[in-house]
Amino acid sequence: MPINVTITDDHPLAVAGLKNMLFSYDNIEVRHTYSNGAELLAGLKTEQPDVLLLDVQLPDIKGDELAKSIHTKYPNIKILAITSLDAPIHVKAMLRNGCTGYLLKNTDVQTLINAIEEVHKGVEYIEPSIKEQMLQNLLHYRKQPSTKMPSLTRRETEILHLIIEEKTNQQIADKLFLSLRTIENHRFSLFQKLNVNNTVGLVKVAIQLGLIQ
Amino acid sequence: MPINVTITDDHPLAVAGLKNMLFSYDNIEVRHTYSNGAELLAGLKTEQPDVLLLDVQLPDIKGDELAKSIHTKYPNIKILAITSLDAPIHVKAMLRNGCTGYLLKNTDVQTLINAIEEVHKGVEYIEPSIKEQMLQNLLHYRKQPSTKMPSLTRRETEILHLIIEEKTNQQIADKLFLSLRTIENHRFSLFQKLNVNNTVGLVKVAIQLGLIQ
DNA sequence: ATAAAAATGAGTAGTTCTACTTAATTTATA
DNA sequence: TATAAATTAAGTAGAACTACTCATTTTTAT
Repeated sequence: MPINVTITDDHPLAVAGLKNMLFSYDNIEVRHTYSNGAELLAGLKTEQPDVLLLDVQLPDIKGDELAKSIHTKYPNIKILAITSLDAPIHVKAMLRNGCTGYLLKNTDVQTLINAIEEVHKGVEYIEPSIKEQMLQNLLHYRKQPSTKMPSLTRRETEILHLIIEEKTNQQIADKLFLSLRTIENHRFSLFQKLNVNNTVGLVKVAIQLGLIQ
Repeated sequence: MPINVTITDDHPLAVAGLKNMLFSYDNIEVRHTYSNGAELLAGLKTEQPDVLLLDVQLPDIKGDELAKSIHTKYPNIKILAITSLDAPIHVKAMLRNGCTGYLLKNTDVQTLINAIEEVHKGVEYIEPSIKEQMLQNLLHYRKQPSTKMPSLTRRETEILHLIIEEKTNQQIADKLFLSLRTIENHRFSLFQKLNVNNTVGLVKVAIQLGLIQ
């Protein structure tokens, strides 16, 4: 029995391309194609595929929301996200929302077939080039060139660490045996040095500095 | 001319182990060993190695600080961090501070030799098992089991996004044409649902949800 | 030894956030 | 079409943060 596949993509060319790539493989059968989220949801009511090739950027419903609701309603459908987006945030968001795989649109036939088969078996499949890029991002990503990132003093670094531990200024002051005003001042100069205007910005810079996560 | 290597580790056993592993290789020569940061810094004043095997956890100076100051003072020394810590945060912190490689202490001889030679050439070397684990963490890390992660409503998700864009409640209210109090209430229920007690916690959860970074 | 940088902290004052409770109105969903 | 869930929003009040400026004391580096 071939793997029953449904394709959902708002670009007719992409649908045609995918369908064509899969046409000559007997063990994969593309039974339905849809061009937006609403159509897909309607179609799923009558027939559910084994594997759903789902474009992350559909016109009506956001990819992650769609994946989530499908995964909730039809947990047996394996969702293979297929997209031109390669940013880690999207990969993460899709995986969290029930996708089993993540492919790029410009993938080759063999990778596509392979991914469908793996995902059908329930094995996570993420395109290797995406994995490699995520790792590079993770290791080397910086908001600004490192030369522009102002260096923090020991105390500032220490206080920044405590801030991202969700401690209040008062708690930090108590812990370091310093005045509340001192901490407030350090926090303020952190804002200035790092060019942010509230603690949220501070946490985000801390991520980039590798202090967190 | 063999690669001149210096080892710094506070565990005599670790030093002995590393030295022993490298002993039979003619193209690597361990000339000095130190057991803490101060000793190392003193020793570097008289002789600088090609490659420094640096334990991340020394008793006196934190690994990242030490790496940074050595990399600044002696940019020609290639630093190979060697540690039992495998958390991504440490890998990132060390790389940012001038390390060229990252190895685990329980590494095998061939990997160690290989890493030293690569790093000596200026090529970044990160133990493959660490890379794989970082990727898994990146993709699947959750503070709590996913079943326990409460699902946010559409509005809550939207407001969380705006919060991590460093917007104040008032700015969010203006943007969504809602009352300030409404935003405050949503923010508060985000705290409760996500079990945090301030905005910093919110940003950190947002990271885990894949909304940021 | 001395200049520069870092650390400490007060003054002043406004803004923003946090911690709940209660409740009316929509919107989804069984 | 009930019932639940979501959205909206007010009340009350206190805690925490933000935005500066200025000044003293330590450290650090030359």
